[in-house]
Amino acid sequence: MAKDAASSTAGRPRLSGAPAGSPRQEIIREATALFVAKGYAETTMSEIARSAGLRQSSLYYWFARKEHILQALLEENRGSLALAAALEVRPGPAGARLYAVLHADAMQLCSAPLDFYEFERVARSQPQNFGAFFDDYAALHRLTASIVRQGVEAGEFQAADPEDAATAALGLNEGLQRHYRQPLPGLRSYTAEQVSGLSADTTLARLLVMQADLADIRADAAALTAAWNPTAES
Amino acid sequence: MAKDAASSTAGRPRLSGAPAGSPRQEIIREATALFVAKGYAETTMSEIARSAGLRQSSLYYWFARKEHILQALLEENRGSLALAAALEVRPGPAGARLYAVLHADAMQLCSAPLDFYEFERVARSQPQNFGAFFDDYAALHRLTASIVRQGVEAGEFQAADPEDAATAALGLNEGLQRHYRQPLPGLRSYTAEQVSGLSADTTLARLLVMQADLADIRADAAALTAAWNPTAES
DNA sequence: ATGCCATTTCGATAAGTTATGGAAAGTCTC
DNA sequence: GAGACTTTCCATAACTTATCGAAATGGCAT
Repeated sequence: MAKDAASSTAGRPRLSGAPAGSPRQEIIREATALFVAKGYAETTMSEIARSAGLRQSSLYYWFARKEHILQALLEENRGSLALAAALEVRPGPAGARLYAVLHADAMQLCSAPLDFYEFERVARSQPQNFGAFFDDYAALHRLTASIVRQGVEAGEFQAADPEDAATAALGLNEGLQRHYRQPLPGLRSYTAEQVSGLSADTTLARLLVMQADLADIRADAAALTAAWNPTAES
Repeated sequence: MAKDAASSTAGRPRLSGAPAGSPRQEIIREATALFVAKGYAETTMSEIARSAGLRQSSLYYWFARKEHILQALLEENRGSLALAAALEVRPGPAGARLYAVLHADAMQLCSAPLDFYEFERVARSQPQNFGAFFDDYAALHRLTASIVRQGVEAGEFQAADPEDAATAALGLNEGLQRHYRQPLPGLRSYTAEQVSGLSADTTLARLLVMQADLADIRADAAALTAAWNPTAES
């Protein structure tokens, strides 16, 4: 039951050559590529097996269900939550901190291997395995609302319900990541950076008392993110 | 090849009683109920057949593919586009017109039998059958952007790129309908009316030069919608 | 009446999906 | 070498969408 040896030589050999590295990581790598290309539901276990160099049924030795591959994939992607936690308690204007959090979250949604809604769909069907997904989302929402509240209380933001504002801000991120991932025919298509900027700009423009501050806030947010990023693990 | 008789008596009789009305409509009705309850992907043709009172394979006489049921379902739901077309050319302040369009679109997304993203997913896999879906979306986007442009040119809205603003506004609608449909654990849950208000409020708050006008705009938008609604077919 | 045709349904079945169980084929330890 | 452990394979169950041809009815022309 070890199941994570780097390149163990034990066990029945594969018909098609030995695995390059850790079979588990290899499977996740190949599955991710396929998910990105075709989406989760449209990718079959047979295809993943073929890409990873083993038989379909052998996959079930490493992942008892297809959802478990997605789960493993999700656990490698936790970024914007840590930034939000760091910025929520940081002193200084709320505007730049909120902008940084929203922008980072949107960037992460865009660059994640899977559509947010595909994650959510699977998470909802496997609540016992994906509790962390919902916990993370609730935490991000709480931190976002907290920053909004700080801004309102400081008079920096207009009067607004912090929870509603956070819901709208995150909902906008989610709605717009879709437009980045799957541009609708007939509409302008966006880069991840453009989508993230549009989303954060829109939310801040709605909240700020002094609209003219937006340009400065963008720069400050970039500085905050940059200052935090290099020491991502500490 | 008629295939839409009200309650035709021809053909081999069913094992379980005769159909109540038009078989096609009956199938759509039962399928809709199942889609609402379980989602499109999780509903099988066998279940639809059982609900509609015929065998699984008989379904394929009325709908050659599962997607065609969804397509038929979609064609019965076209509301907010007509309102947008009517309001785009109407004189008067842009704020109330934009609010009315966004609110009506959000309400429609919330009350539609299926999640917007499920529609989109299927539409993307069957572009030849769902061209109307993308056409409608592009039209709604164009009309929304046009109203925004009118507001900007009249000095009623802040300077903003109309296309970006429309993308953000519709993206927010889509992101928030999800929160109505599938409330995330740990977060406040919303009614359709609350979600629609939150979305339209947010977009207008971001665009308006005079924030204080928002309350009046809400009332004016409701009046516009009410004035237009009773004559929905003319 | 009788025969023929269009309409609608059914049963059988193909091809593909996720998932399970047991046998097989190696390495590792003693 | 014997036995245990690990990993892979094959066979197959149960379920999915979709196709095909046969069967069962009503209506229409003769």
